[in-house]
Amino acid sequence: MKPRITLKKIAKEFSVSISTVSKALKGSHEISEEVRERIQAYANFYNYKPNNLALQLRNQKTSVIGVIIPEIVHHFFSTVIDGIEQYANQKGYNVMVCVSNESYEKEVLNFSLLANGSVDGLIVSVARETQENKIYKHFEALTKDEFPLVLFDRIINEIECDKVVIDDVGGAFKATNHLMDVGAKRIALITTEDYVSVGSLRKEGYLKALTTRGVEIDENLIYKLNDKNDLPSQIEKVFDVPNPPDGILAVNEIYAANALIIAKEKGLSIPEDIAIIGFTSGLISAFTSPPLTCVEQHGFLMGNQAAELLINRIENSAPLEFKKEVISTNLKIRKSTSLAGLKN
Amino acid sequence: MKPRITLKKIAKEFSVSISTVSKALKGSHEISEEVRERIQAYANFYNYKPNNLALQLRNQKTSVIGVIIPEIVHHFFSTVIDGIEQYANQKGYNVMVCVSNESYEKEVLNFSLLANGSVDGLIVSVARETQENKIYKHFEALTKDEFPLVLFDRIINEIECDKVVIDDVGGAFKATNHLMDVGAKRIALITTEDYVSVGSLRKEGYLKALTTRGVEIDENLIYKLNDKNDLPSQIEKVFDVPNPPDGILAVNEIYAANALIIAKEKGLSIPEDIAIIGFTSGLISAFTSPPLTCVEQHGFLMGNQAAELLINRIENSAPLEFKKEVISTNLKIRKSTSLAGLKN
DNA sequence: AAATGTTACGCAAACGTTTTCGTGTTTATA
DNA sequence: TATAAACACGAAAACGTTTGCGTAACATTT
Repeated sequence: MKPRITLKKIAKEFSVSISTVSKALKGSHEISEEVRERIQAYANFYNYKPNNLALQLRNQKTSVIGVIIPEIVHHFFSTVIDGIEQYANQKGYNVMVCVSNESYEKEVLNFSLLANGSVDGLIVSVARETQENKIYKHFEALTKDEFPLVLFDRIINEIECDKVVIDDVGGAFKATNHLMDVGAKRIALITTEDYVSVGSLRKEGYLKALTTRGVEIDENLIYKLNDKNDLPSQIEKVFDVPNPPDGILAVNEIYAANALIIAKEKGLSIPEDIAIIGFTSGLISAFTSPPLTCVEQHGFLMGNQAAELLINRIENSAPLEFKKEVISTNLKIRKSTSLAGLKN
Repeated sequence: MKPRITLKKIAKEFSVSISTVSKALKGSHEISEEVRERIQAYANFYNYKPNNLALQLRNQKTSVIGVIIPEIVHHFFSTVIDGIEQYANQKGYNVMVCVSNESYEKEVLNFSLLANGSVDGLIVSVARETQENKIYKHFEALTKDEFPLVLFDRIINEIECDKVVIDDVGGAFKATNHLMDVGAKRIALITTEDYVSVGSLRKEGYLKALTTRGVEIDENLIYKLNDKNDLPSQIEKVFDVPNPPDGILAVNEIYAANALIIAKEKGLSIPEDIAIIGFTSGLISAFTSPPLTCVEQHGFLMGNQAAELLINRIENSAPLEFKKEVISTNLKIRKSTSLAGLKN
């Protein structure tokens, strides 16, 4: 790559000082019209653009927001990024995305990479491994220095910073109620291990809905899946029991769609024999047969809010109170729970 | 945010020079053991980390790769990013992702933002609007200075740089042949406008397969969809004709899945009445009913290759020949084209 | 005692930019 | 004609880091 043109080189070319060139290019009236125009023409011809690194160093401001997410091949997270991008761009910021791959080590690495001058602030969704081992030193190092930080979706209660979450409890509550409304008596929950914060919150909503209506909790109806193993074989167990469920709430789209397919393979009709709802953010639910009712998560809005919180914090020198925004969910009702088709 | 600790501040604290501090922290033997250890302890206590911007400016190297894609909420593109990330990280690089949103203007903006010192090289998939208006000045400005650049998927032939593409022609060729193999006589192509490079390449493969087998081309079977309008109503036209097709090749997953659903609504059986194949990268195809046969695109591999080409170019001072890597596709055969179900 | 070597540090340049302040020259005013 | 104002530009610091070179003070060798 050819060396880029700099103020210094232009200055040498015209035998003037660097400051003269800088001022000339900014159209300063301190510089005579003749010199100004000659310098501008020259710079323009050689396509001069100020070096960003130098500017950022001088201004002590990068106008870049760092985002660290567990995965990028994930409809929900990419939707959130989209929301962040949109708000950030409009405010003159750019976005730098790094992936932790659910790994604690890589998360820490990304922290040290981004939080050392490269970005003005950080938006993070915590890696699974970090949630599991509960080591939060890298977060504490940031909050200690009041580094602008926003946590979203997978958050850590112990860390003091701005947060934005979806109403997981409420979403699961609504969904479970809806299943009962369409007649389901035995509702299975297909969820993740408890250390995944959203998983346990959704379980909470599920339990709350049941107890509110006086339905007794059956621990055997709660299935905790492990993403490292084969999903279908884990989900089959939901059906291969003496008294199988007539309703399913799955904490994500993949679980729900797999459950739907397996149920059909087992000869069950949906929603006649069993109604299914999944939390979602993707496109799968609309294309299954029947299409899946789902809890919509509004990732874009979440990204928007996270970016807004972060930029407010970056730009306000006076310390603000830490906010926790809760994004409410809504039920998108499709045929997998349609009332008309109920058997009982 | 509290001001970060710097070499200068540590130097003042110990009444030594900045260089002494720098050397002490690097464990240099030029510095006496006592001073070295005291400085290290102090720096460690205050969690000193060198400022990245300063390092990047000094070293004239950021170890960051910029990626500009048309959309991020898109399974294919996020898979490619994943592939880029994986290779780049392993080589000590980080990835900065920007989205052009299919807009020429935003693409140019991202260029000037990233290619001015912020990154060591750029991996780009061209925005639709840029492909449409064919204004490539921002690309030319880079290649003129031999700035490391890799184009992927949506490429520009006129621009001299490394490229990596899917074998779009071959994929469509295979898919069309497969449709004919399972007995389809009238195969419709659901594609995009011609200016989308992958769209026209896939069309080329489709045409080639037909002519190779001596099937006459029927232009009425080629449907060019516009993403800005309602998809279902555009796709319905495929079926609402006197002599509807018995096979469909769609250039992406969404088109294919919509076609499948609409076909079923029209009372057609799949694959008995009509066989369907889509190009894909996402998860939808596996969850439709019946599941869709598709042309797999290997986005991860594509990202890997793109990153490899770019990093080679960044690290080799001697100019290399421009390479064009072609990633071959393969057909994932599912029930939407199963041979057993053929009517004729 | 003189020459040489070693230790332990500081200086200053370099990366590229912006901006404040200073200054020499010209022009306008009294 | 002296003085003030206007003009056109340069010097230098600042952002934070690294590193080659210079050099005092002390130690070792002949």
